[in-house]
Amino acid sequence: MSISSRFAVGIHILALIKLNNEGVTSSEFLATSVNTNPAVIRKLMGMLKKAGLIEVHPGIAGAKLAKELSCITLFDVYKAVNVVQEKELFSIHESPHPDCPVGRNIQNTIEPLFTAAQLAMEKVLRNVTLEDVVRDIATKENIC
Amino acid sequence: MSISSRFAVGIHILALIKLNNEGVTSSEFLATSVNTNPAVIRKLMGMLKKAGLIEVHPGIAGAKLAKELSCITLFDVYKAVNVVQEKELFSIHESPHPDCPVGRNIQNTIEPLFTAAQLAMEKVLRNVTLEDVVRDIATKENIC
DNA sequence: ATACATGTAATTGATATTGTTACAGATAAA
DNA sequence: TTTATCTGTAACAATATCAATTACATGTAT
Repeated sequence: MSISSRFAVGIHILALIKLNNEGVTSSEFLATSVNTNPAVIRKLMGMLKKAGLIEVHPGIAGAKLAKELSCITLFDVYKAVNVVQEKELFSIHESPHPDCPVGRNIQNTIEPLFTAAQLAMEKVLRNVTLEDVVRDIATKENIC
Repeated sequence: MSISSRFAVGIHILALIKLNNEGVTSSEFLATSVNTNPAVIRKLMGMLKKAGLIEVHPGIAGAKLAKELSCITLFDVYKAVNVVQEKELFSIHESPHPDCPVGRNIQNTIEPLFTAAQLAMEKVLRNVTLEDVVRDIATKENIC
């Protein structure tokens, strides 16, 4: 199991909109950099737009950031592209047998443990901004 | 996306072997409590056995714990049932375009961030033992 | 020998992912 | 107003994973 690459591609899109600030960041331009199909990018752009992270308009080429990158965390992107639902990183088997002490309690016992693990992961995502990501790319490129 | 319920079922199996200590914990007995097929349980028993968590023998009914439950963490089960590979909780798109500053750096920039998030989640799993799980079930049952 | 258990492979149905094609609708420019 | 270009979106296919199911080989005890 792996969390969908929509998350990584979403980060890619936002970073590239920023670094291509002067140019026009169309779905085709993004698709070339990501190495995928423009329609895939447009679907993701729709999700990022719905989450208030970018501005896109039908008929008008190019996406723009709707916020400062320092105000967008990886968690925001993760939620925007809908890769993992709340409390559902781990799945728990349904309908265990109620006549068994383990069967009738396992779900309630495990659920908070799984949720805690998921929240710990998400906390890390909350502590990284897209500005951090772009800065790292810039450093690797010796842009600054 | 969700992590396979093999993980939750693996925990269920270990807890039930413990609470059924006096009885014979066969794959059919476990399957009834989990509410699945005995062959599914046997596959999981094979994984738990391979990881050194339980003892099972062909032709001999019932599984036994190979370790104290206090020495088995949720992380041990998680690894045993093979639900998430190292550094692969999040997937990253392959072959982004090398002629783009973002394309040629995104993987190296993102990978350590994703790994850190995964490790934070796994750390929580390391800090819970199967003894904790069984104790919680026992408490809910007023067994002790 | 038999009865019964585990070990394991093959198959199926359901679901998610990613890519692809096609086209409607919006916009700008000629 | 016509044309070109872009976004928005739906439909579809290919692939992968999951979970259940069936079947059967193998091992053990009586």
